[in-house]
Amino acid sequence: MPAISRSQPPFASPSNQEILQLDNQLCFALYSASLAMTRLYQPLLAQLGLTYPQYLVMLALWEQDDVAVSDIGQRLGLDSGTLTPLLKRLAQQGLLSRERDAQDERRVRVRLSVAGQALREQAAQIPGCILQATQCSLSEVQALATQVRALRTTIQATVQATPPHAAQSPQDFSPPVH
Amino acid sequence: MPAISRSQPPFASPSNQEILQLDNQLCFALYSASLAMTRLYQPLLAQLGLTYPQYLVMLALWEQDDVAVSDIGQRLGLDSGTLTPLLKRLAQQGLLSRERDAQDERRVRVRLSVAGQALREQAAQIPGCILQATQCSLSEVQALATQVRALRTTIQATVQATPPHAAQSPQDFSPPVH
DNA sequence: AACAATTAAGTTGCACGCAATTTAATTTTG
DNA sequence: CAAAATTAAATTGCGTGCAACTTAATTGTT
Repeated sequence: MPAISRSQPPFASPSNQEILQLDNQLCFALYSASLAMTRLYQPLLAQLGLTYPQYLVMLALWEQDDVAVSDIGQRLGLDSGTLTPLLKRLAQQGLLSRERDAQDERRVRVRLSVAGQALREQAAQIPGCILQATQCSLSEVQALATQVRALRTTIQATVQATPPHAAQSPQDFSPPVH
Repeated sequence: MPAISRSQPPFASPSNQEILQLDNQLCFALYSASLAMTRLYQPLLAQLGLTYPQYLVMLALWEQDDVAVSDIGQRLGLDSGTLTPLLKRLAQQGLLSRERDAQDERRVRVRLSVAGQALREQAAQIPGCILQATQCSLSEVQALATQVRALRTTIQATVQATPPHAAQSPQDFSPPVH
């Protein structure tokens, strides 16, 4: 060991102290921002009788109606364990119908009711309210959304490549070798 | 109404179509990115016997030990309804102790056990693994985290200003008048 | 000192997320 | 064509988040 050692390299790498600090974690920034968003939407969505995840499902259906449960799952990144009971609640409220696909009896087709379609008009007010609360311009918000989406895409690729049971060494998130 | 009207202003404002599209929602970007992050952490944390929210609590405690439940709640933005059972599970695993504060019997002081402190060494591996999965440089990740934190702070101010029951007009997220 | 207001945790109930499993239908393969 | 593999939903169980409420302790008012 040299008698004189620099504890910091020229471009300081994070110390052991810093590396686990809560406010240095991108994951926590996303986690707490997402929860804060949910709390922000909550009073607006309560007027429509929707929870936040239900609102996301409705957004997906307003964009493309008459789809299978798995299509919604693909779009939102959720599985049937989450969606089946959620869709049952929306059906109970009369916003949509769930019916087995005649072509493929494994599938359940989800279709908006008239009431479900009509709810779109009221929901159209919401994005403006939310934008106002961010104190940001539309372009700022869109730029941030683009970055966050890109991150999600990258992360999802890694998660797909390392499914829970197929993990030889769960530490290892190095890029897959082809 | 003028005989000739431009449907698009010079800087196009979003159409009714666009405004509710799932992929234009910052909230959904944050929501799905946060869930994807959780799935990314999950196999790493399973080795430590922790869930993702439990990991966040441990991060907070590694930074500042011997705090009240409400201090952790403040730090993470969670309430006692979430934290009390979570902390009981961590206590059951022997990672921390929960004890009434002698000075103020309303408070419960949370203190890491030796095992809880020791777990920090293993956790120190995790941020590196995650960074790798993002395919980003440290500075890119930090820049994004800074933006997302700033957004959360702004949103939280609005949510605080409009608590669920004190809402006169829940639509209205205009800045408070002083 | 006495009483009201506030604060800190805990509890209950409900709605997610998701792993793990089950059931049923379809596709693939020998 | 029949068995095996795959796929789509549903189900079960557990751990969050959080609103609403309860309990107990402290603080503040008069």
